[in-house]
Amino acid sequence: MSRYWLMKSEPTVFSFDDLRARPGSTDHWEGVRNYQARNNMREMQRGDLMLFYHSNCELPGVVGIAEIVREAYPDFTAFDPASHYYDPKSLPEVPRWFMVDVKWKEAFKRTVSLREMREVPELRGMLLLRKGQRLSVMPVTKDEFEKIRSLGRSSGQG
DNA sequence: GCCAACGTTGGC
DNA sequence: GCCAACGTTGGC
Repeated sequence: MSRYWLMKSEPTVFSFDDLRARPGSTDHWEGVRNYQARNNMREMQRGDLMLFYHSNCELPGVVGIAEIVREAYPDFTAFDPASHYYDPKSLPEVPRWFMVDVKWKEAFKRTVSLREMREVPELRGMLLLRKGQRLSVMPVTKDEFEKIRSLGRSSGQG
């Protein structure tokens, strides 16, 4: 039984198009430095699907779908002093942070914006929409996933 | 750029 | 364990 997720990325740092352009349209999801987000990543299984969300940009929202193709393994950027994501408290013998590999799967016809999601009755319960919520990796229900995918596939409002 | 909301850190 | 100070997230 596969599960569904939402993962945020700032498009100026790593966009959905960037993922598509990677070899095999696959890349590792580095830099998660929040325990709850990390714990969510550790629950991911191969074949799970995720909504790719662009944050901190002109039109925050979901732009497409990717697939989890490798389950959680140590985030090696935490070991690298030259990395922006370096964390001296994460040791190779006792890694603190983890990453998964994701593969580009489907681009939406249009961005399903945060603003639009707030107006969709079926999405009222979404974790993403909770006040003050800022997790970068979170679960979504199958129904929420399907609803957002169908909005993204439609050519309706933006 | 502003700032609310949240998580982390560290003194006590 | 408390909690003030600080840093980060991310919408606007």
